[in-house]
Amino acid sequence: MGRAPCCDKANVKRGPWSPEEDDILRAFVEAQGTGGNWIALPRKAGLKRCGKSCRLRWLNYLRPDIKHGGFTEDEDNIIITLYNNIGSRWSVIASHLPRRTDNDVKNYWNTKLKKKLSGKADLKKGSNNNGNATSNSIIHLSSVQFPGSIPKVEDYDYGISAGFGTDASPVSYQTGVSYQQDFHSQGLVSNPAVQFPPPGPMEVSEFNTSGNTSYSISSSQEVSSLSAASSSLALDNTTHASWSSYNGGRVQDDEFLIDFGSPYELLSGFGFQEQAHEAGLVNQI
DNA sequence: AAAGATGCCAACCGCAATTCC
DNA sequence: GGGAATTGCGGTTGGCATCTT
Repeated sequence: MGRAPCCDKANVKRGPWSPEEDDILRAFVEAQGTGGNWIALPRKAGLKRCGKSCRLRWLNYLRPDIKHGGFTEDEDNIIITLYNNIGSRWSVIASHLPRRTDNDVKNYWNTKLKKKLSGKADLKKGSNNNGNATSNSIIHLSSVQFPGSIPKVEDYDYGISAGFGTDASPVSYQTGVSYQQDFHSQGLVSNPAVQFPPPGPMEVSEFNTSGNTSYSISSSQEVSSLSAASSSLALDNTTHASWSSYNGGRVQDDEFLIDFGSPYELLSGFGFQEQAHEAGLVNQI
């Protein structure tokens, strides 16, 4: 037997709220507060609504400090970065956007941002966040079948190294290897000056897969706050990759296409291959 | 002008977490 | 400690508005 419903559905009104109901709820909450009990509130206020419905209406619509619509570019960037880092934790994401509700952020993501991002995936050439083409942003890859599951990664001491395996071999990753943000069609770009994440303890917040064609790796020094550096690498539909980083109030996004040309260059493209060789991991790749 | 498709968003649903007794 | 009640959250849906054919 399941749990009892929160209210008698036969005797409560459902569907859109009328202005009169809004007035009653607003007046009651402003005068008396919720009393810490939403379930009892509609009865006290004289509303024929479920307590959950009242709570939702207040939190998402009637609260006086709510801003609807008109998301700014900065808000877009924050949502995208956080989504890449922590996934669909809308309440957490909304907490970084003053006066926004989780429902609003969720709706905005589902109706606008998701499409905006998938539109970018159709780009024929990579570009940086200024919209300029980046000549070294094509990554060659072929004969690679992404595995259906990736082991959960918890904590690392220094950076991460990750690769995408063939159908027959597992994804490999290891600790203690810094990697470079530079990528190049011809292989590893030797640029020790450009390393990300920066040296130092890092917490890997997410390492997840959605289906078997979309992967992301995120690392962050302080997952629940934007006060520190965070970054994420995402592969979308195996043809589009994006690198998103946030550091000191500045969001930077890079994106590029994957060209299925020759095997495993994705690794070298991210500066992984040589280090994997050195670490004796090449067979796993 | 009408019909169908698509976009948008408020609201609902069900489950997990938390609090209360 | 355990069960019930309540809250919080994310996924999904329903219906209206707008766009396209």
